[in-house]
Amino acid sequence: MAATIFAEKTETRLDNAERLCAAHGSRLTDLRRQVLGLVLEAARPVGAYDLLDGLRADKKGAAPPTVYRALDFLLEEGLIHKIERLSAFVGCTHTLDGSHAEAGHPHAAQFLICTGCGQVTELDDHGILHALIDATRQIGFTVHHSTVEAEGLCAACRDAATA
Amino acid sequence: MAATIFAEKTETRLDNAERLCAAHGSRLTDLRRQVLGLVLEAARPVGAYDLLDGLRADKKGAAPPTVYRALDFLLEEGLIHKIERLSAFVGCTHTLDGSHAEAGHPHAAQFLICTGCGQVTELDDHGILHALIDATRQIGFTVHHSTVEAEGLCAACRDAATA
DNA sequence: CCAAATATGTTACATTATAACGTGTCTTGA
DNA sequence: TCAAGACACGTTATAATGTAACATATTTGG
Ligand SMILES: [Zn+2]
Ligand SMILES: [Zn+2]
Ligand SMILES: [Zn+2]
Ligand SMILES: [Zn+2]
Repeated sequence: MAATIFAEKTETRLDNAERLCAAHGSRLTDLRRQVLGLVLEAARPVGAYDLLDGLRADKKGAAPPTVYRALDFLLEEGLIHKIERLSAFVGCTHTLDGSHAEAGHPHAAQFLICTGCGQVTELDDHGILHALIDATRQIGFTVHHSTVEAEGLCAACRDAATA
Repeated sequence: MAATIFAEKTETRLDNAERLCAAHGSRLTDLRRQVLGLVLEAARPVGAYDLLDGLRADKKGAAPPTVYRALDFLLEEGLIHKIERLSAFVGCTHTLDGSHAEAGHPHAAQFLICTGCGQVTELDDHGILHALIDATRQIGFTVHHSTVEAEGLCAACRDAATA
């Protein structure tokens, strides 16, 4: 127990996550809830070992498998995403805020990584997804999962750079 | 010296690569040529440490930085690509076979990873790229580099599965 | 040839991720 | 109620991937 209390907004999203899990028979345990909370509180993608450090504030002897297992669960549930180019994790904007229809399992998304400020924006753009599906279907390839990540500058950082 | 001799087709592609480098003032040294050869001979994406093992057939005491530096060079030249989801590398189909206009620097591409046979296909699909550019421009994000990787089944593996 | 730039060698280490096995906890049906 | 099984978590050890830092060698241009 003694789970850390997060900011109110985070707790609300955690409650949403808990409902989403319950809705299809999986459990957002205290541990998983805490790892998800740590991901959500971070303004930017968080590495597994940063999460481990965060966990250790509560649970002294926590080890890597603890956090990796929680992350695997959260990925399966579509509650977080892994940013491959950063080996780091972000909360899913779609499942946790609005009540997205596709919640409860991993979903296709696209990520914009700003190399200026480090922030990552999640897109759910049908155009990109369809272009990918179209291109692959032409050569008989069936897509099960897609990774789309763009690095560049967000609007704020670009303006700061040209000023 | 004593650089390994590769299959004739590979040597041809290596010669192409050497010309591409020379054309804009960089050098495909023996070491880089050998690493590129090892990548090209592999039917599938190769990890850095597999390449290191390959290198050691010639150069007994080779160490990780040797292969990572060669890989960095080859990536810069657009001669290979890194598949992020596999932490592995493939030769670029476009720059090494036909003489692609964009050769000599990294370029946007998309990769189809077959989870059945492990083979990776490189696409250079304008539709996907444009969909990405369009979606990002709408929110003021400027893309410098993109990673697009799809996992699924190639035509052959899908047919084998349904049979 | 000499100096600068480039490329490689070498040692040590950092970061990310998983295997394997033991322990607790919860459920559920006999 | 209570065993049996499933699930979650703890713990130890190690695998796999990637870099920092500094020394040496090779190439290039003057
Ligand atoms: Zn999402
Ligand atoms: Zn930014
Ligand atoms: Zn390419
Ligand atoms: Zn296949």
